[in-house]
Amino acid sequence: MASSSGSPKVCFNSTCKQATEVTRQGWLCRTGDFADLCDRCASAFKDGKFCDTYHLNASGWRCCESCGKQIHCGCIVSFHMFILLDAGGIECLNCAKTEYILTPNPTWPSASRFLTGPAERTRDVSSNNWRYIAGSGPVPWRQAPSLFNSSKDQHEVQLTSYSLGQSTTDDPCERFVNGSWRVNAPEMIGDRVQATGIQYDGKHNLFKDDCYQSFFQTNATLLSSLPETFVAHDQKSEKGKVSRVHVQQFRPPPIVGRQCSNSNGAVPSLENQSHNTKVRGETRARHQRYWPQFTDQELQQVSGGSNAKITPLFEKVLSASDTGKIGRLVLPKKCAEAYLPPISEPEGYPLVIQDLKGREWVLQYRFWPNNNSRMYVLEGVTPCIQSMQLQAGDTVTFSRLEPEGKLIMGFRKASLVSPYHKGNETTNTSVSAHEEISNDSKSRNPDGTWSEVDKFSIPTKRKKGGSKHLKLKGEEMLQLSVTLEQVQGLLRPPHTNPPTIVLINDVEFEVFQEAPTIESPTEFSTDDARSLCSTEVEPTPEHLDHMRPMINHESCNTMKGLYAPVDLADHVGKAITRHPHHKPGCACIVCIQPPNGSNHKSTCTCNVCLAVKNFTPPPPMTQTQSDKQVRNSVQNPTQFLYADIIRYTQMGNTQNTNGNDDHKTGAGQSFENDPNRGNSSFRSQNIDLNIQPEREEEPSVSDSMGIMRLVQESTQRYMKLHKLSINGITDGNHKNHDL
DNA sequence: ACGTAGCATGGGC
DNA sequence: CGCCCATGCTACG
Repeated sequence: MASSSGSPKVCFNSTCKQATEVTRQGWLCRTGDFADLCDRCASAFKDGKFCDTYHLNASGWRCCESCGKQIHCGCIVSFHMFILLDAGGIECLNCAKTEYILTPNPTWPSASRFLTGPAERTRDVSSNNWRYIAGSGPVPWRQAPSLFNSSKDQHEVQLTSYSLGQSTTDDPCERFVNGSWRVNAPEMIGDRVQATGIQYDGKHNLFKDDCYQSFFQTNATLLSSLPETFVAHDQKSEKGKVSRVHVQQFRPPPIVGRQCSNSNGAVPSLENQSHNTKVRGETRARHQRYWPQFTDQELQQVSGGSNAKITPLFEKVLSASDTGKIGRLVLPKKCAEAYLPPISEPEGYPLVIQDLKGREWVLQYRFWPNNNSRMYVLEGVTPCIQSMQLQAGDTVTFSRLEPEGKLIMGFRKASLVSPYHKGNETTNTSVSAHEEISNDSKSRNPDGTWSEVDKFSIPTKRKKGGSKHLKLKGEEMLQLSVTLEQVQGLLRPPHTNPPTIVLINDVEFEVFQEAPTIESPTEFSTDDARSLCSTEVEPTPEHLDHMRPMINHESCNTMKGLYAPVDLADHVGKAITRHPHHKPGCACIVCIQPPNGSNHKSTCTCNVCLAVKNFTPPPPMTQTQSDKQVRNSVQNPTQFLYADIIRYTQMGNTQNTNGNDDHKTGAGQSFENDPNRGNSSFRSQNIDLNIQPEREEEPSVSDSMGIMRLVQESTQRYMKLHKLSINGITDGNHKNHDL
């Protein structure tokens, strides 16, 4: 638009309109081009006096809430000079800069990231589409419902929210073409600012390819003004003609506690965060449990050690049902609505989430209608949960990797929480031992010191009456509060006689000839940590913070002390490898393993090796299987149990099957009818390993734990499926082994 | 008979 | 008192 030569033009300034042969660049218009100004107007603009000169009598002048400076809020020229405060009013950018990680007003058009050149911009950007927002100045941001303070269902609110366009049709694409998207203002979450979301449609979030293209082209400048993480996700439909597209990410929260430095290197302090905040006491406290409480170490962990920018979104302490076999993780409603793409239909859609090891999991993100509201759930989380070795009481964290916008799911083991995290643990009825953790209500201050957390921040939700469970109290409760996992955590390998190393397909197992000892718990006395750390030194919270990533992922390749023999009457005189959860009659693969101490080689015919070798992957899922099955299955092949088992046991790697941890999937093939049985080489060529190539590291401690668990579960499952019994012991004896 | 999807219930905030 | 959400319940495949 701006040019320095050619035929005379009219100054873009409507109050000037002076003809000029030489134009100079003014402000960036929403079309992506710059306003052509005469020399005088351009100078005024350059000097920051444009509005003072030409808009003095116009409406829209307001004062910065901090410095009092007059800012014109009624035109596009000064649109980037201020931000709207959540509590009302505006703040000039200079003041705002000192308090927030921010970009100028999100609707301010900066350089397009979606279009490549001016010509393209000119061609594709429809002025018609901009008339709603560009005609007379700043978009009147709607004050979005507070994430943690809205008593109204956000879904309802969305439908009544400020819309840039009008929807005239029920067709999602037409809705889209008609510009039915909206921009929400940053929103306070307690004393934080919520993500600014762009929701292109309150009802529909799936668009055809052309609509998708159109969306990004038409709204290039608007989108380009959104920082970083507006990422589209694309999934080909079955027919391959229509791509179902949804916007995968929201804009990250401008401010999040413990956020990594932004591009400016600025890290907001909590003090600053609350500067413009009205703390909403009770409501804030009520939802505070979902606030991301990342430590710096965790952020590093999430970012994979790189300098990637991480935006913590929220976290949740896992409930028993979250970690149950149903594989449904209930998401906090407000968090789901604030940080995950909107869902219009209960079925939702697959959401790609990456774990800390870089594996991507496709989880079905959906909701259930519930009491005129919604319950948001992630389905198919079982393999993911299992791979992270999570149990009730542990915490999953959701964050976003910038600039890709990937959702990252991390975790925090309850047994390893620092005092900082302890103070924010959710007590859970199913893991009552965590009560002790919760009672330590300390929290780290921004300056690194520790202080008490207000009592509202410690959720103590528990089920009481109405439950058909046994009601216990006092001592009984205390006794039951020690879970099997904790018992396992108390077990130590015997001090004498080093274990015999048993190799099963190159995976080391330690077989102890003596019973384990029970020692007092330490921070490291969990199953994860015990195996790799010297317990000589009591770790400080800081140590724990430093250790956590290592403990959880990287450091140990063996399974030292994880499974110690149990001195049970029925095993007297036999040195049998059994897990600490062992009960008489347990037929799991660990317990039935002959402790011959010799290496299990490929020719070994012991029960363990046979079971592993004869493990048959389920057949590929056919097209005729319902979408629902696919949806509820684990869609990332890396998640499959059999794949893991086979990978761990290094039996080969070939064809793909649509892996599924659904037991039924594998039920079609019987052990007896397996044509591959006994033909290990053939089998190894045809079984699906579904191994993600990037995951080639040696099994970590948790991996090793996973091996045992996988082997056990698979064996049980296999026996169950095929009505097998070992030594006359059926799988039914194993029912209570919830390892 | 069993597993699961989806809804209902009710305690807690 | 309304909403959230953990979990119970059950129809269905």
